[in-house]
Amino acid sequence: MRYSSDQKLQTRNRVLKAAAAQIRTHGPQGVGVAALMQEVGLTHGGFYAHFASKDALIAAAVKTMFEDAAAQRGRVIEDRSGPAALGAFIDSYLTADHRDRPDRGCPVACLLGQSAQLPALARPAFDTGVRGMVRLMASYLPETTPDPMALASSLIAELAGALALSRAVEDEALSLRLLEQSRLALRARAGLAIPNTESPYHDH
Amino acid sequence: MRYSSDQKLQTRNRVLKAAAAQIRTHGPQGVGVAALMQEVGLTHGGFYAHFASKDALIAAAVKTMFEDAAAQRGRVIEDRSGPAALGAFIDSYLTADHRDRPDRGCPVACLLGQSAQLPALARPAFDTGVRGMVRLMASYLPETTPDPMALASSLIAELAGALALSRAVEDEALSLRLLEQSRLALRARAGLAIPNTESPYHDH
DNA sequence: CGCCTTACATGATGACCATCATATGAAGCC
DNA sequence: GGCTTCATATGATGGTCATCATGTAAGGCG
Repeated sequence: MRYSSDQKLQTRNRVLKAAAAQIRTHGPQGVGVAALMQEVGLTHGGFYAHFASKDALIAAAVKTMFEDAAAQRGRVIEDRSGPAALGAFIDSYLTADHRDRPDRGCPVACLLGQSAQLPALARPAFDTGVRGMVRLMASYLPETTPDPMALASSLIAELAGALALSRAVEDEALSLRLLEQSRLALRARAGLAIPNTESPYHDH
Repeated sequence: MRYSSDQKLQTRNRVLKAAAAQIRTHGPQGVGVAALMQEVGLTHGGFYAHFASKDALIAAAVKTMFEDAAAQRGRVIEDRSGPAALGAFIDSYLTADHRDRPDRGCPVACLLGQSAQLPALARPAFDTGVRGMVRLMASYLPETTPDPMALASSLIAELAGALALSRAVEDEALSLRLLEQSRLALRARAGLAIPNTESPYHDH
C-alpha cells in the first residue's frame, strides 16, 4: 500500500460523501458505521481514525450536505438573478425528480422531521444551513417586497414542507398534487408569473 | 389477578397510546418494545399477544394518532365554522406549545420527515390522515376561494413544514420567527384578518 | 538496512433489540 | 375442587450495533 500525502483527507471525504447520502435516504439512525465503511471499500475498524464518534461523523456530514446544496443551487440558478433565479429554484425544487432522489437533495427537507434523531453535535450546522437558505431566498425576492426575510421564512417552510410531504405520502397522484399546488402557490407568493397549468384536481 | 371482560382491549389501548406518544417524540425507530411495555406497567413478553409485530403496532399507533388529532381539532375549533374555525386552527397549530409537545401534536408534522423509517404497513394510515386534513382545511376556506383543495394542499404544506422546521432548529429566536411568520402568512393566504404584530425581524 | 509512523484490518466486547417458547397464576365453569 | 382459559411473566435466541484494543503492511527517514 502506498499512501499519497493527502490519502487520509481523501478517504475522509469519501466517507463523508457516502454518509451524507445515507443520512438523507435512511436518516441519521439508518447509517451503520460498518455498512458505511464497506460502501467506501474499507472495513469498520478504521473509522475511528477519521471521526471521534458516529455523532461527530453525522455533524460533519450535515455540514457537507449544506455545502453541496449551495453548490447545486448555484448550478440551477446559473447566471439568473432576482425573481428569475427564485423561479428556477422553486421549479427545480418541487419536482418528482428531487422527491425521488433525496440522497442528492436539499438537506433541510431531509432533516426537517429528523429533529429527534439528529445528535446535538449536528444541530448548529442545521441552523446555519436554514439561516443561509432564508437569507438567499430573501435576496432573490422582488425589491418591492415589504419584509423580505419574513416572506422568505414562510416560503422556505412551504417549500421544504411540500417536498417532505410529497415524500412521506404513498399515493403518487396525491404526491404530485402536493408538489404542483405548492409550486404554483409559491410562484404566486413570490410575485412570479404563473405557468398556465390546470389544477390536477380538475383534470381526468 | 382478576381480568375484567375488556381487560385485553384496555391494555391494548394503553400500549397504543404510549406508542403514539413515543413515535411522535422519538420516531418509529426510537420505540423499543421492552421500554414501551414497561411504560405501561407490563413486561415485554406479553406484547405479542396484542400485536403481530412491531410494524403492526406502529401502523395501529399511526391510525390512533390521526383519530386523536381529529378529536383535538374538534376541541380547538369548538363551535366556530368557516374561516373563524380555520383561524383558530392555524393559531393553535403554530405555537411554541405545540412545538414543544410533539407527543400530543399533529401526526403529519411528526411523520413528515420519517418517511424512510415508517414501515409500509403504516403508510396507508398516513395518506388517509393527510387527505382528511386537506379536505377539512378546504371546507373551512371562504366560499369565494376558486380552488379550495388546491389552496388547502398548499396551506397544509406550509403549516406542517413550519412546525417541523421550528422543531428542528436549535435557536429559539429563529424557531419563534419561523412559527410567527408562517402563522401570519397563512392567515393572510386564507383570507383572514391579520393580527397587528410587528415583524420579529425588526423589533429589538 | 532497519526503525517508526501512518492508514487501515481483524477481532472482541458489551449493549440493545425483536421475537418467541414456555411458565405462572388467577378466574370461571363443570 | 379440578380443569380450562386467558392475560401476562420469564428467560432464551439470534441479530445488529458502536466502540476499541490490537495487529499488519507499507512508506519515509535515519
